[in-house]
Amino acid sequence: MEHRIDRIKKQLHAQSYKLTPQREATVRVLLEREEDHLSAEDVYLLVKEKAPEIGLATVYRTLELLSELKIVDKINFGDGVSRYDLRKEGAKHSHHHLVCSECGAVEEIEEDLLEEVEKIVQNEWGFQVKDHRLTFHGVCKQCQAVTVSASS
Amino acid sequence: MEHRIDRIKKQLHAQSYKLTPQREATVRVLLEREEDHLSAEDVYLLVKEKAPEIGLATVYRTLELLSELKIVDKINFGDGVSRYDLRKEGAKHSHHHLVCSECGAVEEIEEDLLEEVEKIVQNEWGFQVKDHRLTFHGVCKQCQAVTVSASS
DNA sequence: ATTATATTTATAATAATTATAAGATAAGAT
DNA sequence: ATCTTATCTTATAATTATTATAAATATAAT
Repeated sequence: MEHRIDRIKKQLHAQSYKLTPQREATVRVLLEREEDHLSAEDVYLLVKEKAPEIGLATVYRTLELLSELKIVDKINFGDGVSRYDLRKEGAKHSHHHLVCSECGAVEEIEEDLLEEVEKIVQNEWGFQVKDHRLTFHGVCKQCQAVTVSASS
Repeated sequence: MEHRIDRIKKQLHAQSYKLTPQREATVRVLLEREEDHLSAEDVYLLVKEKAPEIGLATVYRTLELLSELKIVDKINFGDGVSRYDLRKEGAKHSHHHLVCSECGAVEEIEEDLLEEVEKIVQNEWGFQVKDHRLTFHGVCKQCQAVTVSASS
């Protein structure tokens, strides 16, 4: 974890941003909850446990900054809130998501499944792809199992 | 156009919803501006031209309803606003979008490019896909041309 | 240590969306 | 055609998410 904090510190410095304690606390929360998809409010509450004096606006600004630097992706699942998703080190693209409409769980797919599709978009539409957002909505494995056993 | 209004009327009635003049006016706006990706506010302003007494909350409620009935897709390009996108008649999936980060233009891809990817998700992740959201961010044909000529 | 710049805090403002209650209306039943 | 009733709309207010502002503070390089 210290390693990744250090890398992020360098990324900030490269653009002459500072790694303040507030920013560091925010990044630590994101690293600890890497699997989750926290809203700004969620992050704020968790950061407060480490640094109680932090303000919500600071969290927003920090997340915005991390988002500009492509350290996190700002994503949106259609509930009215933005969520923030840490990228894997060196990942070029936002990863894919599976949202279960039964239980609300969100799974991640790290693997890039869009390489072929992107080629088509580049060649047939002449659109130069820089990044993508892909979310599937449906029923997760667990909920399928529940439905089957409930109906039998 | 009358044909599609009629079909939508039937879809509403099937769930015992009424086609009020306000709802009809809203649907007409969506049909007329099928290529666009209007926000609730945009729709409101356009509907007001036909039905000046309509309230913004009614437009929101109507769009929400159309969204439940899968007549429109509520989409989100990461600016703080929800946008509403009419589905083609009988389309099973939300269509794909190309968002240009230079000029902000949004193109649509009607063709479903995700069939293969969905099979992989079903088989390898055991996730039963019902719908998807796919957006590419990048540079559109026009803006690529501009950049090239500007730099030469 | 000093300094210039970036940053945070606290507060207020804005923007998007949703809730509420009272009156109005669509559409099937009479 | 009128009646009836559940569905809708209006007008207004409330909520929620997010961003702006200005004064005070802290960072990191010299």
